[in-house]
Amino acid sequence: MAKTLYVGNLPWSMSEDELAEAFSRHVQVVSARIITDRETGRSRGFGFVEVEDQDVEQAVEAMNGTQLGGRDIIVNEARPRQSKY
DNA sequence: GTTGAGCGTT
Repeated sequence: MAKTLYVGNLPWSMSEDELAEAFSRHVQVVSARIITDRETGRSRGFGFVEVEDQDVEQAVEAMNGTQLGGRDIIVNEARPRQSKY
């Protein structure tokens, strides 16, 4: 099983690959996604990282408030996007 | 060539 992590305060030039690589140094990253603007396609400055349920705490403790791409990022467990059943 | 708190597309 995996849980989703909210990653905020990211630099505009941050990519999914860089985000996944930064997290994969500490925990196993299932998937990483940078939220881009639907109209312009530019980065919104935040994204989501999916990690194993057992590694959520480790990922937050290891990456939250740390410098990434020149900015101190915000890492927290993401809210449920939508329960579609 | 820009911006800066936030929670994502079927």
